This record gives sequence, C-alpha cells and structure tokens, in this order.
Amino acid sequence: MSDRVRAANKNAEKALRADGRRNRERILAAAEELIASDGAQASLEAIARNAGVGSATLHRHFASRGALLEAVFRDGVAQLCARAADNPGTDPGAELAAWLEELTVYAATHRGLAAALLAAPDVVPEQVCCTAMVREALDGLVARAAAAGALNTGVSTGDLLLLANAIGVATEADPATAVRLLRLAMAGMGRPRRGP
Amino acid sequence: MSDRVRAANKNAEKALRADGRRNRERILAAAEELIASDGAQASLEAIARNAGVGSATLHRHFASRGALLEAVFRDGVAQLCARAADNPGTDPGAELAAWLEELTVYAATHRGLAAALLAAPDVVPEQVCCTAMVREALDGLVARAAAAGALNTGVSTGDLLLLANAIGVATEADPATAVRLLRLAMAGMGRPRRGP
DNA sequence: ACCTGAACACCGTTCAAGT
DNA sequence: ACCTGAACACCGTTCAAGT
Repeated sequence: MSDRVRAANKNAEKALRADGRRNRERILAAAEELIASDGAQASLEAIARNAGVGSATLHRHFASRGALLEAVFRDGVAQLCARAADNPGTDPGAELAAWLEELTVYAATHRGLAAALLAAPDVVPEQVCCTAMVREALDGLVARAAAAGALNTGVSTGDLLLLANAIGVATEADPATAVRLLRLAMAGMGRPRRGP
Repeated sequence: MSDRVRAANKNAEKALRADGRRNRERILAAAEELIASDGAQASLEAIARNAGVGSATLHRHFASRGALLEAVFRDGVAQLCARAADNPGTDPGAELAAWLEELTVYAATHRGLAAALLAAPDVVPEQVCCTAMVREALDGLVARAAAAGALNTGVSTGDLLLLANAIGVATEADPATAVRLLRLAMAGMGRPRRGP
C-alpha cells in the first residue's frame, strides 16, 4: 500500500523534465502554504503566482483542484495510514479510538483535507487517493475492534469516516475542540458515563 | 423571541417602497431556489439574475452573503426554535434528542444553512440571527436534560450545536444518514449499547 | 516536453447616473 | 428612495505560440 503510494509519486516526478519537476515542487510548496492560510478554497491563481509559474502550468501539472489537494496531502495521509497497521496491541477498541483521534487532529490541523476527503471520491480507477488509503486503514481497525466487541452495533467504517471528517471540517484549525468532540461522540453524549 | 423575529422581519419589509419590497421578495425566492440546488456558495450574480434585478440591487438589500442566508433561513429556523419550547413533556433527555434530530434534518435538507450556522457569528449587536435563536432554544433543552441527569457530563450546548452542524454539513442533502450518524454519536460509537 | 501570455467567460463589489 | 448599467479587480479554464 505504502509501496503503491511511493510508486505513484515516483511516476509523477520521474517522468518530468528537470524544469517541470522543479515547477511541480514549487507549486506544491505554494499550495501547502496558501491552503494552510486560506483553506481548501484557496485561489489557484494565487498559488501559481506564489510559485512563480503561469496558471496554465499549474493546470498542466494538476488537472483539478482535487488533484492538487490530493498531491498536497498524499504523503502525510500515507504516513498516518501506515501507523494504523503498526500497532500489534491487545486493545483493538482503544487502538481504533486513538487512530481516529489522530485522523481528526490531522484533518483539523491541515485545512482543506477534511473537505477534500468529504468530497465525492471522484476516483480514477486504480488511482491511489487519500480517501481510499484512509478507508483501507480504518477498515482494518474497525474489523479488529468489532471482533473484540468494542464497537457499537451498526457502526460502519463509513460512519466513523464521515464523523471524523465532519468534525474535522467543523473545527478546522482547532484540534483541541476536534478531539474533545470526537471523544464525546465515541463515548456517547446522551447519557452519563459509567465507571472510570 | 419569536416576537423579536417577527419585528425584525416587519422592519426589513415595512420600511421599503412597494417596488423595493417586491424586489426583496423576488431575491429571497431566487436565493432559496439557487441555494437549494447549488449550496451556500451559490452565485450572488446568478441569484440577482434569476430574480430579475441588478446585482447592485441585491447588495443594497443584503449587504453580505451571510445577511442573505440569514434572511432565507430565518423564518424556518424561528419555527424550529419555537417548537423547542412547546414540549412540556416529562422526558427531557428524549426531548433534547428529538429536537437535535429535527435540527440536523433541517440542516441536511436546507443546503447552506449548516455552513451559515458554522460560520463565525458575525453578529451585529442586538441583531436576531439564526445562530442566536438556535443556541437559545438548545440552551433550554440542554438545561432540562442536564438537570434530569440525561446528559453526559462535560457536554455543553456548544458541543451539541457543533456536532449537529458538523453532521449537517457532512451529510448535506442526505437527511437519513444525518439522523443515523447523530443517533450513533448520542448513544456512543465506541462500545456496545446495553438494554433497550 | 514544457512553458508562457493572452483570451474567454464568470464572479463580487462599488459607484455615478437615472427615475 | 430605490434602481440600473458600467466599471474594477479578481477568478478558473483553455489555447495558440514559443523554446
């Protein structure tokens, strides 16, 4: 999986001439910065301007806003997802909860990511996309948690993904609130907690 | 409260000349339609065009996109909030849950509302705004539920508002999913439910 | 192969000029 | 008092012309 991601990045970088590759990096750096400050709706024109390239060059490298967002977040999301498989622990429920918090914090601290994940997948078949990576990582954790009886009946991977993204969008740039809200939703808001 | 709302609308309508009032209604009708189909980011230009007025006229009536969204949703939200006070029931926890579901469904079926509620309040002092109405209505329900011990410790009105809006944004135009997600979050996702 | 500058259609905002 | 048309600065997308 992480191999697939690395291969996809190699493809995007290797097939370019030296100047093309340099421009691509500049665009990504500018995009990262502007998305951090302006959110997912950051102006593509401004990104191209900051990168010192024409707007047509940006569109040549990234056919759509979604493609650019994917490229900006792919590495970070891949690392996050790799961590989901690392834990060989003994408490699947706690591991699921901990990883969901990581995902939510990551979404809340990377403006535009949650919005991108929420958007219709828009997946070119065979393409490695953030949504697919996250879903795959989460699927494993959910399966183990469910097998251990640590998950409420009727809760699916899609539910948890939707919840984490919803909270990520709603609390963008406020990770503390994001985590608090996620924990409350996991534990339940409608009745007093029992025990420690 | 509902009086304040009615007064605010009277103010906005009464002080206008006949043609101004007619244009205002046309703009609101066009806005309702386009926001329903395009979401909260609907083009103001297109709204003015559909209403048959110049774009400057739209800006004269509604100084900002937020002001227009407020006007579009104010009546519906006021009715929703009025219903929060109607119930003299005996199960505050259930009443809170039921009203939160109503709010979430309303948000999910009125594209743009949740996004508008999530946006920074941006409240002109003394102005009746949707956020304030909802918060006031919810405050009452929360207080009664908390007094009855039906609410998880540490859950505030703001938490529930944020959660409902987050789910509303994430599931826009899919009220069934919105309700399912809200119920799961209220009951808790992280452990099996007990009893009926 | 990759880039640029320019063109196109659109947008939100503002203002002078109308009635 | 309220409206309009026009102007301004911006945007995303596309394309012919360059190297």
